[in-house]
Amino acid sequence: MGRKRLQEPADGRPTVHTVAARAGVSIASASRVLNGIGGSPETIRKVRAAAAEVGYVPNAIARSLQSQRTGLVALAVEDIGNPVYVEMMRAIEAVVASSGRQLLVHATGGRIDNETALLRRLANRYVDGMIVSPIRVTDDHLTALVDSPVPVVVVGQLGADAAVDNVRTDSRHGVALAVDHLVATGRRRIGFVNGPLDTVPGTARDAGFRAALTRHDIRCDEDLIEVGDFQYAAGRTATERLLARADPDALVCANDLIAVGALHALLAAGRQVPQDVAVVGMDDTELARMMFPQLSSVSLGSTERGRRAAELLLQRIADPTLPPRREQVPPSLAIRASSGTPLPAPRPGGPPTTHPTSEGVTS
Amino acid sequence: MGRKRLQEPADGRPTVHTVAARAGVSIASASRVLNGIGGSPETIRKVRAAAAEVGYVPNAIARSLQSQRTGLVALAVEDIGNPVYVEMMRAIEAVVASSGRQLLVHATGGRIDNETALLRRLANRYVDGMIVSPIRVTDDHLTALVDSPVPVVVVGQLGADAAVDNVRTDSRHGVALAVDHLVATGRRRIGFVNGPLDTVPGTARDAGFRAALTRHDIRCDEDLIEVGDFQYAAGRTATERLLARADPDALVCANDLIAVGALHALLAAGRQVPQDVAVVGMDDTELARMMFPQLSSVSLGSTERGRRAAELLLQRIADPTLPPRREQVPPSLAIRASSGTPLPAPRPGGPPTTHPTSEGVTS
DNA sequence: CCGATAGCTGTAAACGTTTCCGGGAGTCTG
DNA sequence: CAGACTCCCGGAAACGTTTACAGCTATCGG
Repeated sequence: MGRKRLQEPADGRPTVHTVAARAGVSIASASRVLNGIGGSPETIRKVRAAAAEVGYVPNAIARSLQSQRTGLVALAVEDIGNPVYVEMMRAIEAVVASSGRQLLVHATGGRIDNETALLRRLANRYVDGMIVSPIRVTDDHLTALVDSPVPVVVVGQLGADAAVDNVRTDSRHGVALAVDHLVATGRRRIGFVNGPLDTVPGTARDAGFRAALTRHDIRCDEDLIEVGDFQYAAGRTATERLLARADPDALVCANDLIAVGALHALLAAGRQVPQDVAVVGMDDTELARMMFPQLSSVSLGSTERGRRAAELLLQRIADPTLPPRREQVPPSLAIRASSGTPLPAPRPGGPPTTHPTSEGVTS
Repeated sequence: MGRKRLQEPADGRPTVHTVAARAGVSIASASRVLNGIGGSPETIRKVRAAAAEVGYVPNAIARSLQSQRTGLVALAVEDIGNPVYVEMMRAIEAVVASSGRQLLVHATGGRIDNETALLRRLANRYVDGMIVSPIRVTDDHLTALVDSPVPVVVVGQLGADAAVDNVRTDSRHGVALAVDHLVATGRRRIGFVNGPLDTVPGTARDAGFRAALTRHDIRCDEDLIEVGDFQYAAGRTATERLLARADPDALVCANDLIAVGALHALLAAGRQVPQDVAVVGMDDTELARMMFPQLSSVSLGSTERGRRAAELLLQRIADPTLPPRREQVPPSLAIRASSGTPLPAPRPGGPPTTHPTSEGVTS
């Protein structure tokens, strides 16, 4: 009889059937050999040869359907251009890789439909689990997170009652650290360049800023508060608007990208940093150390949060019955040249200098 | 009689069987209703109700096995902390999203085994196609790319004979643009801070630099050439080493991260930029505009390359029989404050100013 | 009133893999 | 030499979906 090509898929790609037929064994034997379990030397030889001849490569989708796992983990963040997420991603990747899985990243661009769409898509078994760091959280969103078919860990603030693993920091406290430091170094006209107020971090930081001023008996001047989005360009233009109507001696910025924009606007306007205006950023990313002068910045422990989130996720994948857990990473302040305290320059890669606040918000 | 739970998977998650049983219809009808094709009003009502009650969510893996597609596309790059890849990713994402697919990103960290492992894993049907931008290319790598089960587009230089869709630029020409510009503005002691020479871009840029100097009858002083990797920190330390033994009046840097490191090292060493030393980066990322002074930079068209790569990929997914294609995007030079030519400041987001070279390498 | 047609429905076969299970052959032990 | 044990093999069932096909009912036209 002629060649048997009955098992050959239309697509032309060899399957385990192809290999088995060519080697003259059953698909069970072929599969076993290809997975390195069992098989007589002769069978192994034949199957290996057949597989090599036809260029067999296993179909991971079919394998996953059978094994109920993909070996992939996803991270969904709003903006991958923000170095804070890059740092978080690096930490997560390290943990995830140690479990033999691979990390995939998806940038949602902050479009909330995009994020829920991703959840509904990826989470439906394309990945073994996912870490999500949403900046806006709707109820719809929340339910999508809670009854995701696949384990989910959220990085960021979340309603107290949400039954999802959650790693957070206290960014209100973080802003307080910045304000305390600036007040302690003699600044009084402290401005604030924030991100959108309809985001979770935006509202938290706004509240933190106002609370901190109040605690120092400083009146909150609305002219000193400006809002953009969490990007460099917005930080720059927002600062330009602020400078056009007010004269701050310090600026707190809701993240490092904004702080870089502010720095740029200040220098372009002829203000000296830190002599005329001190600047403190937030997230303490590599970007803060890349600036000249180097930026003081409030660390929200993104590396640590990423690491913990990944660990939580792996634990939950291993045992989905665990109760929801919540972890909190305390913020700390790294003081550098941009806020003018004449400290001996800290080692570039070293641990940030922390600065305790009087308010016991957290930790 | 009692409840029928035979079809219920051990995992407890409802399948289409569960829904069908509960609605009292066949799985075919259930599937049809859930996909919105056909079904009597009564059936539709029952199935919808049953699905809602049990919280049915389809298993995407099983669906993909059947449909032979996942609706996912992957991008693999070396270092996602490099803004050039972020810009490329944004361009790709825009195109990919327009085809109703989602983009996933994987950072290989430059470990070549990691990249081939990814290929062998993801490419085995987890994604409908992938875009890879490798900085090191081995033969092993190449064969993995060529006979990937899934369409692959490579961004970057590749052997001339490789049968893979390929979008490239001419970074030798790009370096030439930088050198020409610096020479034209009176610089003669031009230094070069490069990435590793065992990478494709590293060698290309090295060759381009030497060729450009030769063309201008400038002797190539090895003391003015320094190598690190493609990161900020390495750029800074490499520049420090260079400054310790030589006295350049200009620096060409192999990418913007290195250029920022160089800028920092120069300022820390008390050199004025651009008065004492002119600096030109490469990739023309947002980072270049974020610096103060703003960095001149050679654009290698990363956005354009990303867009084209995505288009090639989509075309190939639609028709896998297409012959391998190759596209080339010409470099151009954006002149800003760091190289000292007193130009009227170009609009921040506007098109970069191009500077033609006499050498007809490309375009 | 009858045949054709349209619309639903259910059965079953795919998609490509892993794995349970039973059978057969060979080896060792008592 | 019989029985137990080990090893290898192949058939078949799973994983959860979509879909080709055929059968059924109801409607419509003549």
